[in-house]
Amino acid sequence: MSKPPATVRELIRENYASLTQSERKFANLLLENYPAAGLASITIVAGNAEVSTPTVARMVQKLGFKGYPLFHQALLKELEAKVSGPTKRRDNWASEAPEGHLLNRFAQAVTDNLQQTFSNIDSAQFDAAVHQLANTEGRLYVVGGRITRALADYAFTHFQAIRQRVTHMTSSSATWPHYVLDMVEGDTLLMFDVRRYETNLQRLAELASERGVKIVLITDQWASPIASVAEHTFNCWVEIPSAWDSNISTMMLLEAMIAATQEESWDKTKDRYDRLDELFDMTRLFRKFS
Amino acid sequence: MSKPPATVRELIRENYASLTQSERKFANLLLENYPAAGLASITIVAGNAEVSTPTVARMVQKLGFKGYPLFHQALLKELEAKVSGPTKRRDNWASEAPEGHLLNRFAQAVTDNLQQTFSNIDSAQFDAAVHQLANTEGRLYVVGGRITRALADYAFTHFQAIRQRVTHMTSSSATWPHYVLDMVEGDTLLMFDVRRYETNLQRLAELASERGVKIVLITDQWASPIASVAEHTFNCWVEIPSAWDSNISTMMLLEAMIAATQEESWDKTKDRYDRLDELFDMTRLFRKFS
DNA sequence: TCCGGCCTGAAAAGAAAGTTTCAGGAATCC
DNA sequence: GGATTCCTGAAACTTTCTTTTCAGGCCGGA
Repeated sequence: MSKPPATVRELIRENYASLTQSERKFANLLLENYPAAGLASITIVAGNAEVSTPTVARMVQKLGFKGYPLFHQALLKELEAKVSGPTKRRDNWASEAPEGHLLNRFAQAVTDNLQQTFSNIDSAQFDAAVHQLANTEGRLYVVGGRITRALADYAFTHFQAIRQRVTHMTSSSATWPHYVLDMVEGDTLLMFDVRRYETNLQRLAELASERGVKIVLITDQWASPIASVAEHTFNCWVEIPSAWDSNISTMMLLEAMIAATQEESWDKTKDRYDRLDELFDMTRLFRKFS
Repeated sequence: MSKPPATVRELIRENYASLTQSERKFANLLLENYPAAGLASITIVAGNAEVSTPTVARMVQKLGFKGYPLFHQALLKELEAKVSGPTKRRDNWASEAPEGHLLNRFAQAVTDNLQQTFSNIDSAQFDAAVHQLANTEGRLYVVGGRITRALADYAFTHFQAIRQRVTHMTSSSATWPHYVLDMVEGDTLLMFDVRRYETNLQRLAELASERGVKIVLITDQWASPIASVAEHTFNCWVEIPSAWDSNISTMMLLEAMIAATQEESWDKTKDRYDRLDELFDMTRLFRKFS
């Protein structure tokens, strides 16, 4: 035997001689418009080729399929394979680590998460959110939950470097009302909320929203309830082999936003950045490396 | 409104908030395995997601399709378009974002960084460092620099959950002498230091080292000078298209360490974790999701 | 021209697929 | 803690698809 797994296309060529006239009519149409012309129901497909359904059914059996549904599935599989095909890189990352080593399992999970997260970002929405974050007319507030507090902190540190009027709302929710008091329309609130979603964050979001503050929400794949009042919501995939959730993709999204914000307003930013550098140098707390 | 022709993926994202729990179960499966998970019959598709057919039918209608068959066709069209489309797009990632969009450049850089970082981890050293971090005989101190403070904070939050005797040394270096005073042999110091390396972090490392404290250092690819006194050093690749350095791979390494630490002492950890959960529940500040 | 074999598609029968209804049950709200 | 709302899937029902049957018709050969 020569060909264990044949494509439908090959099957048709092989059996073309044994096909009748109207069967060929369909076969030709399929080959010309492959595989789209074979993906609908047998009725429709037959209609398009202007033959009857029994004709198609018979032909499909000649090709070796037990029924039209199986033929249909075969076409689908081919199509799928084409799409996911060469992209399916499973490079073994942590090179020398043993197969089942946590490092490798972890690498796999993280890669998947990043990929998922990336493919679920709507770039238009991303751009819009960045535009909002770059708007220095209003003040930018940053806040996170129990775990994401660290991310909020990270965001604050960077945003503070590239724009003015940034406030980090501390994790102690007792102080939040003071901040809310000062919020006005045109301000922006960057929130982090991953499961287990925190009710006081939600209340904060509602209050801010009522005051006309635009909320940019970074949450997990299951979406915090805050999404309902947020202007822009982004979902990050967070599952890893552990009892808690990963924030790598969250961090990635955040960094992407910071980078984009900086790019959007680089003319203004650059100067600010340079001056900041000088200041840090002057304090002699930091040593330049290269 | 803004988007006349949406992909199914976008539709799901837009309507995610209005989906019920089991509808989301299916939605998630579809997003994770897109679009293959939506190409079979409603019965099969529902079975795979372990929900009932009505659930899928309802969801599909929420997305705006008049019936499952239409939804099915929409997915097919997308798949076809992808295959025949403009010269097979670059590695799926930020799927619909334009070629030169920052998101795509960013994704590329991050992937490279992670790959580099991973392949440069010596798994034996990793295991050794983890063992050190899991050692509850001594105290675990965590400290970071100007930017990495957030990472140190993140590390602290997690380590605190899985072991006792953890201290976060605040970023104000004025307070560090007090901590050093209490350090004894057998203690561990987890440090983050990326460029531009900070001299007071280095001095801290030296002092701690003299007192017999084992230092686990997480630094960048150029290595902080602290490496010379550290017991275990790990390098993370940090370059991205921006004026500053990325900490995604740093975060990744950190999370891997936390996960490994937890795994190493899961019997002790588990109980602590559960009790912590209960406590958070009791404060009523958090709401459980599923 | 007539005969016999073979295609072909209309239509019925059969099999899935998809939709709707509805009651039990979980979650939530007061 | 009880009432209420909303979610969920079993099951009946409807629609659509697929297969099979079968009669009409085309074609080549005598």
